[in-house]
Amino acid sequence: MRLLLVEDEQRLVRALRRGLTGDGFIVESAADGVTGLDLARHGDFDAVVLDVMLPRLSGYDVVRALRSEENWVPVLMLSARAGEHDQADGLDHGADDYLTKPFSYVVLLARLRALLRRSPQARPVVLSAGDIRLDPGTRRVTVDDVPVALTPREFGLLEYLLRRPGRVVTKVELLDHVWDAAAGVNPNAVEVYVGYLRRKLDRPLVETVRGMGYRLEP
Amino acid sequence: MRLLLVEDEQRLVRALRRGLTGDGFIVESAADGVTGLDLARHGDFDAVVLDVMLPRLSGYDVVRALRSEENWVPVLMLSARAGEHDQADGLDHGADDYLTKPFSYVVLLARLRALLRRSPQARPVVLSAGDIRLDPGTRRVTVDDVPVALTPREFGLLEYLLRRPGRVVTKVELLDHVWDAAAGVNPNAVEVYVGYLRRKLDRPLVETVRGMGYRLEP
DNA sequence: AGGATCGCTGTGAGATCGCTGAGAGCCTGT
DNA sequence: ACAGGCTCTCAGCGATCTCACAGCGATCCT
Repeated sequence: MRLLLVEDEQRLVRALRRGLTGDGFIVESAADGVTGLDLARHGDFDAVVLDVMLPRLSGYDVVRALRSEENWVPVLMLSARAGEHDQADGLDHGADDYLTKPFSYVVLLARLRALLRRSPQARPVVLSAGDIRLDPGTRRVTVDDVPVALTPREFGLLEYLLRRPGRVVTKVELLDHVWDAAAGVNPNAVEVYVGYLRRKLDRPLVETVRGMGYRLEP
Repeated sequence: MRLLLVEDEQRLVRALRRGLTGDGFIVESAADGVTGLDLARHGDFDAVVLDVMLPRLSGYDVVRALRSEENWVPVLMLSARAGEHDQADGLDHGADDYLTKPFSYVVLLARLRALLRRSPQARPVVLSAGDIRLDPGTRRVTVDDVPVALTPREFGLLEYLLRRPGRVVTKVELLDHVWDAAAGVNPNAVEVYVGYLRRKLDRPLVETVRGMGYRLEP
């Protein structure tokens, strides 16, 4: 599990990093709010442990910025302020949990686990046309609810077509987006793979537009 | 928002009911664990505030019973026990938050709001697939209730896959979240560890998706 | 009608991918 | 210092996938 630790007190960072790494977490850290926010935005973390009092940008601001960008990564705030309103403020800014320093490592760990339990796994939309269904997340394709095994290239081709239903797609466009554009592949390869797809799907789904390319019936 | 309050101290019940009702909650209450569990099962609540020390059935038992029935209603536990292990225990039994008495009403309210905000779908405390079970709290894994010894890396890999059942997980993603991405590990290491897991679990659980990565059968 | 173009498909060679056994390096505890 | 466990690399193998090629039929144009 990738964890981001935003905290400026270096001794605490070292101690937590040691403990959390030992408990199986990959720990990255930032020592100020701006760097922390930047990392949280692009770092693909499973959770963030965030100090409130930070140089450059406070923990409150970091979590509020994240939430305003629809980033729902679980956030656990840390603070030396024990006041009840500080705690309520932190939570109301969008944090999911709040711990007051000094805290026990065991409690931090248990609270992190509770947060990770609730982490949502939003599924990408399932693409479909007729009775063909393609799920980019599970990488599964079914025809009339019967699973069909596709090779990576076949899958990529079908996915590309499914994302542009009804539109005519040229072979060059397919070579660019499904194949490696730079690889200099013979356009006939597209024809070959359309043939594979037609056979596997067993449906008149991919229509040939002579002289132009292919079109998938919506 | 419908709220269930399970608490045997009647003065506290009255005070909380008054406050929460004023803040827009519909409050039902129960004075012992058995009644509380029964109400939580059938009452369709948005959240449950649950005391630990209750007549007839403890709060720990109530939350564990709910979770074992796949009831993921958000639970906030209250307890007079301030020990760090009490708190960790409560959370690891499946509670989502834990407050120690005496607590501030403002904090309770903020934590309730944070709880209601969080993703509605939680996952069980113990991750499982087929007859494989993995407990992140105790870091133990069983196959058909027989304990299996996993190394830390094997454990991390299995945990990550179990948290994304059915999803295709690429080797790069695994290197990022289970290994330390910065360490520059050869992707073949993932293949090696998948091999170890398959051998130790002795189940066709982790499926290879050629060209993409791996998928764990739910 | 006849030629030219286009797309389809069977064949097969080469490339790619994933799995595995062996073993080196490292750390930990004795 | 030594043994044992863990992590990871490496190289070889087998299976699968990709793609070029060439022949054929369909379609289009004049």
